[in-house]
Amino acid sequence: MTAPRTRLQADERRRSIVDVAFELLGTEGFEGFTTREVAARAKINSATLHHYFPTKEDLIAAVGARLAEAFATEKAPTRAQVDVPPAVAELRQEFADLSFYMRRRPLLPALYREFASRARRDASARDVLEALNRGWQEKVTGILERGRRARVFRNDIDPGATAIVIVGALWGVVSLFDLSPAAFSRTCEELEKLVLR
Amino acid sequence: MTAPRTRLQADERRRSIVDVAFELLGTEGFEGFTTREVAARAKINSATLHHYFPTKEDLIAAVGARLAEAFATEKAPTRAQVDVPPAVAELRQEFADLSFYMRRRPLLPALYREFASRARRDASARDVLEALNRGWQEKVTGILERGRRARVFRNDIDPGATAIVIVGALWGVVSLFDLSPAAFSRTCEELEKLVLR
Amino acid sequence: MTAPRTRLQADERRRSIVDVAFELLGTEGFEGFTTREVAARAKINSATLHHYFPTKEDLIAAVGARLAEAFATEKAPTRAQVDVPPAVAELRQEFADLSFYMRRRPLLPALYREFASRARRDASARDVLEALNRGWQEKVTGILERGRRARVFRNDIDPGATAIVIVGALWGVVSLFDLSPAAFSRTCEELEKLVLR
Amino acid sequence: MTAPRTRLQADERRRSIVDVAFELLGTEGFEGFTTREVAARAKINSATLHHYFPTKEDLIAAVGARLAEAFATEKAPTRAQVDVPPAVAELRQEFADLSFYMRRRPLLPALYREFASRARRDASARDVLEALNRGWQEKVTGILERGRRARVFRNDIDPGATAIVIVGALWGVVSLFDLSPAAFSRTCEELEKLVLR
DNA sequence: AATGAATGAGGGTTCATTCAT
DNA sequence: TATGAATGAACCCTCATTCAT
Repeated sequence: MTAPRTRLQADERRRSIVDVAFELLGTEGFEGFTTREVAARAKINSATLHHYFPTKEDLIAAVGARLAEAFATEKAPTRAQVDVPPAVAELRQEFADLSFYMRRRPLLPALYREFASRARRDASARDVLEALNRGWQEKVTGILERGRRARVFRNDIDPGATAIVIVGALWGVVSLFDLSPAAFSRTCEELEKLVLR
Repeated sequence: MTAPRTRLQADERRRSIVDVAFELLGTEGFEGFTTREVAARAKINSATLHHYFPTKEDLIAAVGARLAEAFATEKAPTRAQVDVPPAVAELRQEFADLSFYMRRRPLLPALYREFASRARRDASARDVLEALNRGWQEKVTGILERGRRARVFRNDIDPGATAIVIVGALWGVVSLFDLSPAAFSRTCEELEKLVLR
Repeated sequence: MTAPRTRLQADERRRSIVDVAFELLGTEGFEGFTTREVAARAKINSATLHHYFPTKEDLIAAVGARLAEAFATEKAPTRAQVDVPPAVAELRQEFADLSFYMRRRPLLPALYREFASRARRDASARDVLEALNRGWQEKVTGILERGRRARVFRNDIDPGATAIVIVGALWGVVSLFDLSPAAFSRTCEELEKLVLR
Repeated sequence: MTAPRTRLQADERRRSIVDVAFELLGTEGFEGFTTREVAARAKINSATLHHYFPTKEDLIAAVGARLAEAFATEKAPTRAQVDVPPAVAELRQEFADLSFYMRRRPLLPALYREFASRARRDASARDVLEALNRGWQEKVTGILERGRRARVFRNDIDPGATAIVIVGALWGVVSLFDLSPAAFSRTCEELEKLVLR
């Protein structure tokens, strides 16, 4: 509207608010997530927050978008895997990412869980969640298809169904159990058996 | 004056309150779970509710206990499975139970999810959840061990780790995807491949 | 109504309730004085309490009566005072009583204070207080008159007005200051000067 | 919607809230002192009150501060006293002030009484009360010392102890008896005898 | 753009009291 | 006599949101 510089400042402000909201929602869940607390932690007036995000729902939607962004950009550091077919490497990277989230970015699974819980009641949360799910599932499906084509994976797997199993298992394990890295590794090895020839 | 004083046996009244709370917490989550609404739906005064459950936490704990009870007693109707080894039948019963919950008793997975979300912040929710998790995992581990001993399942599976995969996968699938019965069946078939020789 | 034995038991029960109420009102004041807490400490049901004292006011009135009784019966142990005229001995006994209440029965001044505070708003508390005040004042007036007649006290004092000063001073000191026994003694000595020739 | 939003300067609003609270606490005591009633009398929403005084304790503390201020600033109109030594005039002013409070500003003694009652249980009330007590006692001690030095008061009085007697007596009289102005005057005359040569 | 003031609608909890047994 | 069940009214406090400046 006004000068581009102002525009940018506004974006920065928005971003910093979402940062705070992201953290708060991840740690406190929807139960303890209040606009007042977000404003307080962002060191702004509560009315200012509503200036940027007219309703609480708007802020939640922004956190959802940020969550998708975070899952898309934050990945476990890629380790060169020698003598391993590309599809297997990709699958292992998938496992490594989950392990990375669990240990280094626990906010991401926590938020995932919160949105999954809310999705039943809130259409916008459902949208966020479905986009994430679909993206993840399609990615794994792709890996499985390529691996099968390259004759690295078993021929009799149904890539779509198996992707659901793998994604579901990864998520279920993260969601339900508090596994040590070693135990998580063992779990991933079992999953690998599902697809390897 | 407004509502005629209904005088019930204490146990009946407690039970009916927990019924209502169970339903409300399952549909609305902790976000929309208020003692006032529970009282209103149970058609009692809000003070009467506090007569039975002095604090909200007490009521939540009672819902948690009821959830454990529900998972223990509500099962998919057992279908006679001809020509199928016992371990496989047990495993399939496990799948059938999940399918049953998804379609007939969606409140149970929903509550599971709510407690899982709260477990990070609330010790008593954590207790409820851990008991459920452990029970489920041990049951599946038992099935896998028996199946391996009976040479129905592969010899190289690690029952503990595989149980985690199966439980995790079942939960993850229920938790993340809104699968049709057919799609869920296909998922279960893939899981079976994991253990069958 | 029924057998005298039952009657007696009922009186005992009433007495034990008042005991508890006396203590609670003295320590918590009217602010924290609830029938529930009285019932709980008396280890009876809250409805039972209302059976004996239909309203909270009734219970408070009973505490007031007990307070008057306590002031009438509980006194500092009398010490033989040699070579001291009777009027002076009586006055000193008055001082000793106050000192006794402060140190051994702090509940009594505390309750006095509570009723004094409530008297402005509650007629029955006012009655309790006025009876106490009048009794105290008249007693001191009597002492002063006897002392003057015996030519032990100054002739120019106005017994009624001086009694008010003495009673007021004793009460004010107890009420406002947290004096040591020694400091209280010094205060009493000053008061004596007011009347001694 | 109901009440037109009156927008005031923060200080004005705070002051008017404390005014109302001062009056209510003085007339109703801590028993009948509710934030809702304060808000209602101040014609503001109950939430607005909490905007200015986050907790009830905060409001009570503000009333305490106001009480101290009132005792410091509100005095009986000074009457020129001819042919009277300064110390005696000061002492009489002290009496006149009390008489003034009793008749014109009964809220002040009432609040004093309330805080005195609460002081036993609440540290912040204790602070308020102790500051008032100390101030009053020191003032009277000063008067007595000056009067003694000026050989207007008896030489054998202990200024500290006598100040306690005088302050105690004044307070006790105000606190316990509902004296007519004439009776109060007589009482003060007796007190004067205590110190005059 | 930013904020302090203001509020309606609740939220969990407590209280004195009533009533049927 | 004694009590558990039940309640209306109230209490302190919080929340998301609006509005004037």
